[in-house]
Amino acid sequence: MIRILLADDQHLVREALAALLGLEPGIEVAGQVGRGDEVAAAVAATRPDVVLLDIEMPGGDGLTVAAGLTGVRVIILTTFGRPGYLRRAMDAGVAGYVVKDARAGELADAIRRVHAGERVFDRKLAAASLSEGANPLTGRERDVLRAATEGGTIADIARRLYLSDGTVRNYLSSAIGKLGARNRAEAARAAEAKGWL
Amino acid sequence: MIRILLADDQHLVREALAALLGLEPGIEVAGQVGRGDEVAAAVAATRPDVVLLDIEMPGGDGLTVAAGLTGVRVIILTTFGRPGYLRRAMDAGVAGYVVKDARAGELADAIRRVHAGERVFDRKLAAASLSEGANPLTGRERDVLRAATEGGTIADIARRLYLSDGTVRNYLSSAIGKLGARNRAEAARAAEAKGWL
DNA sequence: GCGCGGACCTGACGAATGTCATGGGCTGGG
DNA sequence: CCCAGCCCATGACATTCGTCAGGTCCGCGC
Repeated sequence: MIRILLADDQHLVREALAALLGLEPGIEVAGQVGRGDEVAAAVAATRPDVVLLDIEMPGGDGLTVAAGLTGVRVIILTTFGRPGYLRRAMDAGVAGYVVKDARAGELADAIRRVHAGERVFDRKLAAASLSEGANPLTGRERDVLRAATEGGTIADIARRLYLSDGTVRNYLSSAIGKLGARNRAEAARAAEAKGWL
Repeated sequence: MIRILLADDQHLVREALAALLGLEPGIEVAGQVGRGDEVAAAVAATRPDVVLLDIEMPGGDGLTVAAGLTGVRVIILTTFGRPGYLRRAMDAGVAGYVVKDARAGELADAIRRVHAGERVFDRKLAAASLSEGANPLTGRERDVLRAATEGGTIADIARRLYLSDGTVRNYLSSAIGKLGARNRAEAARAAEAKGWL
């Protein structure tokens, strides 16, 4: 019996996945949590074989949580097929990455293979990740761009990050250039789409 | 037996929901589709009692699809708890609105009540919808803001909508004012968060 | 220890954006 | 019929943005 811990912030989706996996022979759902910061405790309490982690959750995103887990095999299960996320997931040492529009059989298959010691990554994403190369943004450019998506003015961003206006303008300009965009809105969208945010 | 048609673009979520609802006594999943433009045909083919519609799908969003359906009772089942969506859903004549982080029991309950002729709407959203009032944006302001989220310049938006630059600037300015924002990025975010887009 | 790249800053300049005043046409309600 | 509200437009204006050219620190690898 493979014991699963489910982490997803949407209650209904979580229960639905539990119902789905419950139908699979040899797989058993040992626990469920709805927040990133509850995962570690739940792992300690239920000792699952495999953790299914969503990325976007309150209380810490799945990629960060995954990096902190030891002694369990982790599969990222998310809506977002962003190449950058896959890369970050691999860096975090996860054993699998499945997108939410995979078929039910694929998920079960991934769980069994991961439990058997294999690593399982979405094919399309893996290809996209290779063809696109690494994130071209520097750390600071990422910070500024992230703050820019919030919608504030340059002065707001500067205050939030304790930088001067001119510096913020420069980082934005550089990020815009690297991403082939024409303004920050476009740059932010492009970076987000690739999971570089 | 209440017969359900499921419409959701994420395969895994769809199958998971089907598994979940399959466990409920008196409820049966009669069919599944993954695109908005396949719903009408599937309704004709499977004659369900209740349709569960996601909002964001390829091939036409759930709210538009719902407005075109007759002879079935529709429940919107979505991630997005945006007051404006609820209002539009009611205008489209749907019988229920459930968010994806409801409990499994709530969904089954909503299905049974809707099938019995009641209308079931998420309480929190209904309250938010009342307290926030109606969408203050005019049709054109919405169009322009929507185009602005794409990230282009004013000239781009003007070309896409066959308007003059000045007109676009005016609509944006007016939308920014109505939404209490300080630039279009902020305005776009605000409008999107409320489902006014 | 020298070079390199990243973080941080300044100042200046043109282009894009947001605001305002103003006006015309069109539609639906009183 | 007249008014209110939306749609579309013009032009002028101040502000904000995006770009560019510089410059100072610091850590790292060779």
